[in-house]
Amino acid sequence: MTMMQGDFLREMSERDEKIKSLVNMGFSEDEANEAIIRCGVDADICVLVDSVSASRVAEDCHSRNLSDHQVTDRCFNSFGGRKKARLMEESRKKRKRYGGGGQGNRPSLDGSDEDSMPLPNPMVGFNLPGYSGPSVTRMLSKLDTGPPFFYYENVARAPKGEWAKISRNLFDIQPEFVDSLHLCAAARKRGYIHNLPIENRSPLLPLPPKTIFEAFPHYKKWWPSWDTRTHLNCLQTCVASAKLTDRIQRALVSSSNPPTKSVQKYVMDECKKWNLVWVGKNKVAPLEPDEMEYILGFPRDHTRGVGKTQRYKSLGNSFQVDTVAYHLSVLRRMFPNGVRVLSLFTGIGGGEVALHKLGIHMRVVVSVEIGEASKKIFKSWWDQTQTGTLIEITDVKSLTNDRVASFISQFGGFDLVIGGSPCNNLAGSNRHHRDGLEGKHSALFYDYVRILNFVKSAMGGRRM
DNA sequence: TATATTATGACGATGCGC
DNA sequence: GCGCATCGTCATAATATA
Repeated sequence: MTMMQGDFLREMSERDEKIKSLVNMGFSEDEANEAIIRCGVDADICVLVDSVSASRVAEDCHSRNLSDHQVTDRCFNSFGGRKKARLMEESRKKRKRYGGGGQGNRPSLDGSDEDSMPLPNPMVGFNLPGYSGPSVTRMLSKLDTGPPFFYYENVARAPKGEWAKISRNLFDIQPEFVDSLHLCAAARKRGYIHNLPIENRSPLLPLPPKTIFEAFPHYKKWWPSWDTRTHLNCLQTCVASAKLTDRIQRALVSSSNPPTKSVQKYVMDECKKWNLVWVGKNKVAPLEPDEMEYILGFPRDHTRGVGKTQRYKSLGNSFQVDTVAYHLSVLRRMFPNGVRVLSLFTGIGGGEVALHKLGIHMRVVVSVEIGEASKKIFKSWWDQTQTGTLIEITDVKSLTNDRVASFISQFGGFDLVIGGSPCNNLAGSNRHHRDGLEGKHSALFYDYVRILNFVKSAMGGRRM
């Protein structure tokens, strides 16, 4: 075999390998091929994913703009349009209830939302950092744009129809679905509804590590070739036990080298389910809290000072900072003197950390958070990094409209109302009470709506 | 020793993409 | 149909703290 033939074969197998990976990620073979042509066969898998996504975003532009025109229409007939949408929704539901046929999962063309709100694939939102090309544009009605600006977040994979409901309560604005996997080393599929401009966004620098190995190069040493993960799954609130590490180690030790297919499958299933990484010979373990902080974009030791369980829980519930910061980055130019923030369900302060990292001064933050551990974490971060005014409120129910009114007159209004309401009753991991938006915890969404609407009406369109 | 905190394992369904 | 991922909850045992 000649040298050239050898190179050729090596290149072919590398190409096949990468195509296979891309196909596994949900791209078509054609898309994978085109990306490799654009970027070269040596390009990192991550770069290839970006390339495919970018070309999809560009192609999507046309069709997406169609639906944006629906939104534009509401500039001229905002109220009537919404009412019509609601009526159509009702009649559609009735059709469904009484067994009428129908195409189902297609977004309708008249601006009304169907029950199902399809998630984009790839889940890249309106655009992502690193793309120079034209992206999605959207036009919001005058009534919907700030001030105040608002930013709402929750899990993308809520039960069917729940995002349509959320959208309906937030001025029918289309959610922006993003999987943070495109920005950092772990997946995080989330929907964001906001009235921020989407042009001229800029990412936080330095860009976060985009693969497991970029984030944790030292784990390469123990990573077996048959574990082909490049990204972690969603960081959740619970982590695997030390006993599981033991069980997996025993299974590996008693198998061959490399392990049998069935052992490999067992190990990989557990690794994916529990988000385990290779920390030693035959040894997998969950991420440490500080590693989760790193992936999620928080400063090191951000959650130090509370118990480990609480750290995992509050981190699992939090924003991915780079993702949120990318969306919020447009505020920097608009508010050179800083922002007044109403922060609902603050948690460990993902939104505030994002603003801080963007260099946006927080003149005021009125923060609502009920968790003792989260409050402690957030307060200690605030005290060591911020100079603005912080007002802490425990229960969102106690933040009555009257109190909001008095804050508005005290501070002259709010520039940003931000928050992700509880996902407990929406999240797929919840076996017991996945009751949707009306569930015990997730129903607090309606307090977000109440308070946002009150702020909007109290500020009455005037600049304050 | 009484109490508080932490660790562990059992517990499926949903909805998508293919 | 099949593979896959999923900001979780509960009861109980083990361990830490006073």
